[in-house]
Amino acid sequence: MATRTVEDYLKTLYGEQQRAGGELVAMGAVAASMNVTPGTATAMVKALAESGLVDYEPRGGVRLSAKGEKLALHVLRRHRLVELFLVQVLGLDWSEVDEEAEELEHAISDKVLAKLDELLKYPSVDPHGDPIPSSRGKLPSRTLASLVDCDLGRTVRVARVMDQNPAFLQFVDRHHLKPGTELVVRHRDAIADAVSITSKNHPALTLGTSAAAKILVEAV
Amino acid sequence: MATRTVEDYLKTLYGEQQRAGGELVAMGAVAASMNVTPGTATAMVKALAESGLVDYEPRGGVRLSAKGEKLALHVLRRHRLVELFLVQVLGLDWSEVDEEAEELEHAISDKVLAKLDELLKYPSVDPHGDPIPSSRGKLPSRTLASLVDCDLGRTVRVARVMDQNPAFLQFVDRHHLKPGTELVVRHRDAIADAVSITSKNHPALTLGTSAAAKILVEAV
DNA sequence: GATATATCTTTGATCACTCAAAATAGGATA
DNA sequence: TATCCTATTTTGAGTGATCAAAGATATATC
Repeated sequence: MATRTVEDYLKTLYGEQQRAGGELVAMGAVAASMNVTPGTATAMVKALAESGLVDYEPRGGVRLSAKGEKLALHVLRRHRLVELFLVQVLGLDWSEVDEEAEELEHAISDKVLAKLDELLKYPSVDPHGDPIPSSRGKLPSRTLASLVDCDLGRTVRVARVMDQNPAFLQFVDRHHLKPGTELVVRHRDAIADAVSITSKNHPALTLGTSAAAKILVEAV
Repeated sequence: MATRTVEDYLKTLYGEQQRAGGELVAMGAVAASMNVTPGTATAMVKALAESGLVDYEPRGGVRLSAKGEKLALHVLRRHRLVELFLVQVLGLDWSEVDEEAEELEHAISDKVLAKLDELLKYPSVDPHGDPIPSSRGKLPSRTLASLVDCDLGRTVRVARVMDQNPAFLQFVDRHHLKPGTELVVRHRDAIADAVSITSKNHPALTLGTSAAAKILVEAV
């Protein structure tokens, strides 16, 4: 069985790999993301390669093998189902569940996971709109625009928030931008680095581009 | 923060200490209970003593300190609340939850624990009738008789089952002896090493003494 | 092309936990 | 009292994960 640390590396690697868009993930990125020194990352990645979970090219970078990706998706499934459970059943705030799930994702057996899935009625996304991999390791993928690249003046619905930082999530909540909310992007100003939006029942709001880029939306 | 292993030793020590009735717990018992070699047990217990979690007398034995007992009870609380949750909310069978809780007890934060407690309506016992320590570390204690020492011919109610072995728990379930069931001990036969019981709606049943001793009952 | 810089790998060490096997202490037995 | 047996402790070693710091390698800059 994969150790807790191994599961964490694989999950992180999966995330970095998305960000890297098919390219090899640099060791520096792994080290930074795992909060370890570069030497530690190199050592661990070599061990993962030894177990056939990743392909590693010295001084090139690392990429998940099919086997590693499968395991990563399984961890991700546990993480996201747990998050949804914590919000929907236990009533925790969505800003705190990522941290909690970080622990629980390693302690949940397949049996408990299946029961959780059943209790939650086989959901496809977690409270942040992140897709939940199926038990067979398939990740339902939607193509979503963000507030910085969706159409202006058209009503869209928030579908996903790409940042687990509690402060950011609380901000999103406070300004009624949680997944499910409908809104319209009124205009963008490249010079001011800002995006202005409006929605029913709530005051207009202007966000900086980097924050706006984390709010993904779908057509309604 | 106490490591996972430390939590397991403390929990085990708490159990052995009950069994030992106030006496020092022998290192052999610790090793056997933790499934490690005697040398490992000695090394760990010395480390626990170093952290002030136990009092250790070389070649004498070990006992939890106040600090150690408090932590042990906190682990026990997590374990038992999780067990109840798994049975009542997720619908797992009572014979399999001990094993599951063994993992989860180390992954549950105080925040989640409090929510769990609330969801379960502040229960005082787990599915096996084991008392759940309060958040302040108080263990509600009842004095219970067992099927081998309760009154004959009087109706009693099953209150606790003192064995987490899945096969035993399934047996108990199959013969309708779960906590809450009412029954009458008809007679005991020291020579045959047997205890015979009857209950409403179910056939009479005879148990060996060692099995009967694990079923604790209270007056109704 | 030579050098500087950022990134990566290696090396040597440590920590927590574990085992196997040798050494030791105490109580029981003769 | 001397010996034996059993429980316990010690010793030496290994694993998984980590760090600090030294060494190596590309890549960018001049």
